[in-house]
Amino acid sequence: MNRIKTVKGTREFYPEEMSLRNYLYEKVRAASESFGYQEYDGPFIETIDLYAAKSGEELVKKQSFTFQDRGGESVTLRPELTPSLARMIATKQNELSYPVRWWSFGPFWRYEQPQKGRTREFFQWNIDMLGVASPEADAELIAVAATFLRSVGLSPERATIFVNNRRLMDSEFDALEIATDQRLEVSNLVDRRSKMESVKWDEYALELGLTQKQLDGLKDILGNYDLWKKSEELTRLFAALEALGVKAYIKFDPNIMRGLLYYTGTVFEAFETSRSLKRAILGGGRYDNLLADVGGNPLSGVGFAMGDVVMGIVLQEAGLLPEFAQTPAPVLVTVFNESLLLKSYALACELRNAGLNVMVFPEVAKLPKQFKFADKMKMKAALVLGPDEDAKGQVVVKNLLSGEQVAVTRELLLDMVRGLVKSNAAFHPTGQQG
RNA sequence: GUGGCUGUAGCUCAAUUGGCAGAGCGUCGCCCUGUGGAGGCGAAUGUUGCGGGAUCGUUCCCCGUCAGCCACCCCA
Repeated sequence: MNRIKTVKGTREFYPEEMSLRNYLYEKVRAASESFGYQEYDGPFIETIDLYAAKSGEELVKKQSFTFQDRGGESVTLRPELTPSLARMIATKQNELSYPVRWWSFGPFWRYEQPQKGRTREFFQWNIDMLGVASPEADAELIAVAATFLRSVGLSPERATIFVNNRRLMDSEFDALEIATDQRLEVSNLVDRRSKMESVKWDEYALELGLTQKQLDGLKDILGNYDLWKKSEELTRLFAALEALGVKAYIKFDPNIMRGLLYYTGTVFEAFETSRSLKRAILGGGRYDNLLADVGGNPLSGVGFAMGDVVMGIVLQEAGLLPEFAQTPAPVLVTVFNESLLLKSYALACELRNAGLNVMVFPEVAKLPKQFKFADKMKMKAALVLGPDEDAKGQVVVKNLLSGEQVAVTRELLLDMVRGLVKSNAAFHPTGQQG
């Protein structure tokens, strides 16, 4: 078949996939709004300069979709939202009421090799609080994440949010006398630890210029799951998480560093427990300097992002995908013959005016074909307006699940159809199962 | 950007050392001129991803390319 191909890494949302996307959007909205966050959005296209400051070299130089527009300007499809958010805040910095609590769900693009859990086009939930720099504010964001996980059926047994603090790690690195210009490489080293064999990881560390003593010290730190007790921030954070009722989801992990350069304090990442996907389902942290970097006055923020691709795979593999209703409309008005075509259209109009979602078969066709169609579409009721009914001022209403049908007058029709649509609602659940 | 595997009907996949392109599911039609789901019968759909090469001859071998998957890199 000689179809024109889709652009590599882009996604087509057939109705079923669209249902999943909208389901995630609904759950994201519910979790965000339950904590009082407001929805916003930024431009889908930005200049590369916006990201150059702090987003990380890989993301800017290798993973951005950058091209020239017709005016010769270099533009970028947004690879993330936080820098846009920082600018938006900076623009209205003096007129906003703080703390600002904002969330967003929209498309992003990153030019990378598509593979499981990674496409070049994806949807991402972003949620941030700005203007309060406290462990309790960090805890709130983590609690929003946990609330979302719970709402899609991921219990604490199935998903964990791992938490660390960059300031704590920095002071530990200070104690080991790791040089400032080595910090970034050491961060990457820590990030990579779970993915490498320990012997090779050791070699790699020494190659980076760490002494054996520093390496041993580093390994002590990374294996110390009580390290958080040394950090007042983390101690307060975990207390707040307890009060927020989400402690069951949380684990301290000194190995969590995160790649983005702008994180300065608390950092966290959520993983599905089986780790069949080695990717974080969400991640974020506190950034103290980002606003100043885009030209605003210093203002601290905390937030996280969650991609739809990994989330969708996790839910699917856990058997937590809801059974999405495929029914475009619950009621079909059949068309009996040419001379009754417009009467069927008028009948459908009448029902729609009464607030029902109604489809008319768009042409004259044999009834079996029309019923078959209604069946495939999982519709609940089919209406027949044939010569007999027309003569008596009636309409036949058929219950497509039971097969029963009755002829009713126009006066009784509405209640009858409404009753069917409601009573059969349970056959096409939109809520979650299992 | 690097490496590995894969690419055959709408979908999932067969096809013997290189010798006529197949099945299941789905779709459509009929059985059934006022009634769907089950069943029976029948039909349609192929540039074997694309381009080149070797060969009497290729879905099969070789090269290139594109796409998907997997791993690396990075990250949501």
